[in-house]
Amino acid sequence: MSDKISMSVIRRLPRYYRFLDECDRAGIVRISSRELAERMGLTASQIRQDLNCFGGFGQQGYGYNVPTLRDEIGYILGLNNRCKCILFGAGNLGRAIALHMNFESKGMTLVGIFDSKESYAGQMVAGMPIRPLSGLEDFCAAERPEVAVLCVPREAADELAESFSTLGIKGVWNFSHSDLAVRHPELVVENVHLGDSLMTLCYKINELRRD
Amino acid sequence: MSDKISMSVIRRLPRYYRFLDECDRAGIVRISSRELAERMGLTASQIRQDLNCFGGFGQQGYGYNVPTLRDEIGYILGLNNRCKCILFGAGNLGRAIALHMNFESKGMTLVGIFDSKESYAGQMVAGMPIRPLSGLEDFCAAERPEVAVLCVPREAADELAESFSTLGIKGVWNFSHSDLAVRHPELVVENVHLGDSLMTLCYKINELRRD
DNA sequence: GATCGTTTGTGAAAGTGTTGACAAACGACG
DNA sequence: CGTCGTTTGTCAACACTTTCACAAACGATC
Repeated sequence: MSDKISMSVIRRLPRYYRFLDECDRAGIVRISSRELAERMGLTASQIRQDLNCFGGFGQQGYGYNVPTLRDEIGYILGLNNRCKCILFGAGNLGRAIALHMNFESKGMTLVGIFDSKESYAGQMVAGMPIRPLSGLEDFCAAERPEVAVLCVPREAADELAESFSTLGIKGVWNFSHSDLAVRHPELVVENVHLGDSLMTLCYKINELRRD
Repeated sequence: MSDKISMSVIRRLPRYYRFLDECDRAGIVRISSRELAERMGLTASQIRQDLNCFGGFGQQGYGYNVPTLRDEIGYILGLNNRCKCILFGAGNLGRAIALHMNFESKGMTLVGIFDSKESYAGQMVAGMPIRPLSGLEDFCAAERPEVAVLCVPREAADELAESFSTLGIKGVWNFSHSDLAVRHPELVVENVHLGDSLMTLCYKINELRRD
């Protein structure tokens, strides 16, 4: 097992986790790779190959135990560990993420919200006050968050990123248009480029029209 | 050229587009694959390979003309065509998307916002009234939107998707936890699974700790 | 407790995607 | 007008991912 797991496999794990959790809530205790593949629109082979990167969770002639497998995948993803995040940018998107996203169920805990706009300071979002950037250093020294959620414009993102190594921030959930990973190879960056995603959809739709 | 372009290539196009646009705004008129590669953290070879899927936009010994290349990529993506979208779900996320996202610059036009919650009806978001689902059929018959943006819970997403073929909706920008593409192979689906993305980040951070 | 059908784990084959290498094309310069 | 340095377009090599195929393991049934 664990040589070096490829990102393609890792990126499928959350989806497996979701499907298995759904099965569990539907009362299904046992599932075969074939049936899971059918439900998920994958091949059974791929599922077995993926799971075997981490060891044999199944049983021949039987299949996989749904809650056990889900928990194993959750453990692999590290959902049991708690990882503290702070969110930058309390605009529309930032607030929506703070309110909408269930950080706890994804191995994270949102501990603070920051915005450069002075007039936001003190407003409550998701049970937390929006803090001014002036308090950032002290806050990080006390709370020691490891992840930053960036819901700010590109320029602000680039500026903030410069201070991350000093603040002890190692990972970024990046909603900004900045491609942080290029200039900060030391950071773990997960990009959510909504604009890129929408342009991709635009291509797909136009492709449909062409045929 | 145009045999069948792979998704890996298409998914890189929006990023090329962004970088080239940035270069253009910085007044750069000419760029080599080597320099672009350096800026983007890719190999020059990959960039040339990608661009040549669509024909030779460069000139040997010179490089690529920045605004021309950007416009060509924009054209390939179909950003010049206008594609009408309607958004479902005027909760935190839906409103943030409606307000935050520049649909126009991504080849799309947001023409309507719908929510099942009666109390939302009539509220204005992004210069548009939130409409009740009762008016959906008539609205689609008149406006003929092709894309649905789904910012609703899974159950609502599944239910709505059933009516899409009747309503003439061909594509979905899917923020819901539902994996629509499995049950609706006729739909063009672009998923934005924020939860999956956050779990992936969780894995990466924990991987960092392990080393 | 032997047989049958099922299903995993796995090694090898097929298929994709990425990188390397170089000839041909071009601009600049003398 | 020829030479030099640069940079594309492209083909082949390499790396990675997915699928196929089958032996070994297990539960169920008689």
